[in-house]
Amino acid sequence: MISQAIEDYLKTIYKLQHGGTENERVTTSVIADRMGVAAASATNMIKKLAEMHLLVHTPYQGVGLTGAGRKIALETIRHHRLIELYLAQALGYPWDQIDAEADRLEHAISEEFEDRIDKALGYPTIGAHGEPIPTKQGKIEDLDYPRLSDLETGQPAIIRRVSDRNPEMLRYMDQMGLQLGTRVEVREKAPFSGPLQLKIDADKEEALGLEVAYNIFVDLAP
Amino acid sequence: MISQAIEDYLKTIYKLQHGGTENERVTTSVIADRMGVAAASATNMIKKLAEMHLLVHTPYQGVGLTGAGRKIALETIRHHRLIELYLAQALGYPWDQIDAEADRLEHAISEEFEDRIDKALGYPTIGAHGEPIPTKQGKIEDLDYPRLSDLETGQPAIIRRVSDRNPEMLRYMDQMGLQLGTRVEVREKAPFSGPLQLKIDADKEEALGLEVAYNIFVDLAP
DNA sequence: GATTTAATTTAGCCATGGCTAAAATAATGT
DNA sequence: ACATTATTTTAGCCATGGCTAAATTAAATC
Ligand SMILES: [Mn+2]
Ligand SMILES: [Mn+2]
Ligand SMILES: [Mn+2]
Ligand SMILES: [Mn+2]
Repeated sequence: MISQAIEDYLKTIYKLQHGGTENERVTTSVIADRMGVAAASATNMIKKLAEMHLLVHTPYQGVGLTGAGRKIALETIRHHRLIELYLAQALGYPWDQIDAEADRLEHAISEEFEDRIDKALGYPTIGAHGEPIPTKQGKIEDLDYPRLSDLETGQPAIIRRVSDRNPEMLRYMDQMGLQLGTRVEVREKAPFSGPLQLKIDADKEEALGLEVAYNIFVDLAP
Repeated sequence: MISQAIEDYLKTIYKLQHGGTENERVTTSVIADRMGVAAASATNMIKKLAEMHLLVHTPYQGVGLTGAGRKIALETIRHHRLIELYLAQALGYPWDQIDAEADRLEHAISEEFEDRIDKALGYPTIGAHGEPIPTKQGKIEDLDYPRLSDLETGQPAIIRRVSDRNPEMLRYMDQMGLQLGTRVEVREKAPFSGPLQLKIDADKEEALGLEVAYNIFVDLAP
């Protein structure tokens, strides 16, 4: 009934509704783009999901998940994030490889499997890239941290979340010593969208491009 | 290219070629039956697999895997058995629940995942139900143990493999204290395909139906 | 050897989830 | 206000992997 494709669409739509800036419409083309399919394919699936009452579609305007749709999205996201954390912690995967593996496994595991890895991990609430893990009941914390690229110079901060979209970028962060919990401070911002001079962990200082800083989210440190 | 359905068919055909008595033909209806699909559906897939040179089909006679087909079958079986063992050993699954979970996961894991659980398990060669685990190169030991139902009375033996086809039967075996490594001896065989009186582990004696005994494979003990 | 039965294949259908090309609609610029 | 552009939808196609019903072929029985 609920196929892998449906789960992936609902997950993507949920993340588009919440991840982005508020009040941005989740349109056919945005969904198609994120899913890596043609716009017509997205239209088809949106129509089908609307018929299943998993979302509401206002033609030419965009979509919004219903309670039922959000439930499935959050369940899929929970699977994804628990699996990612399990791969990292129990099997020693590097953090740039877990997303791709979890994208397939999230559809294949049972509730039993979910419960067992949840227990093995000690009922975690934060995933391997710092995202909140939805509960089994479908609740999710909304942590929204400022981006490192928006941080004021001289303000110490701690890395709390990173985007997992680009594995190469994750590998680069690793190489720079940027992980969850790492203490950072912007020393200087180069003009014309230039790189920022970043103090990392009190011992080194490196230049970091804005695009990378845009994908790192921080907590202001005292 | 190689879909989940193809992997499942090839796996099933491999097991039919080897599991059963030698010289039994692997026919359309046998495949359809094991796969739980209509005979016409099996015909379709067989035709397709023959075009892909994964098997040879003699119309109305049956099929035989090619080298390429056997390779994929063994890779799928390797995934299945490593996953089963991992579920049992690392996540504490009971042995009656691992087959169903592995039947889905076997198609979703990467080579990386395979290698990591292989390592975590200490490069095992025998699966959770006693089956040999094919190597990454596609070699497999052919262990064929006699069935407990064929064992002579008075001959002590050790359980080495069980069929994993029926979860309920596995639960029943567990309840009876019948596991891999358990020492058993047939004391008496009731006539007319009746139950056998079985000594289990030197401390108890129970009546065991022939169907269950048929699904237990043993090694003769000294 | 002819006939009945069983197995297999063919024909034609369906659902899913992709695609491209064309048409319709909304948004934008002059 | 109207023309241009961008987005969205529709129409029609394809591959995959199911299904049932009918036709064909092989096997078994008389
Ligand atoms: Mn992820
Ligand atoms: Mn996915
Ligand atoms: Mn199994
Ligand atoms: Mn399977």
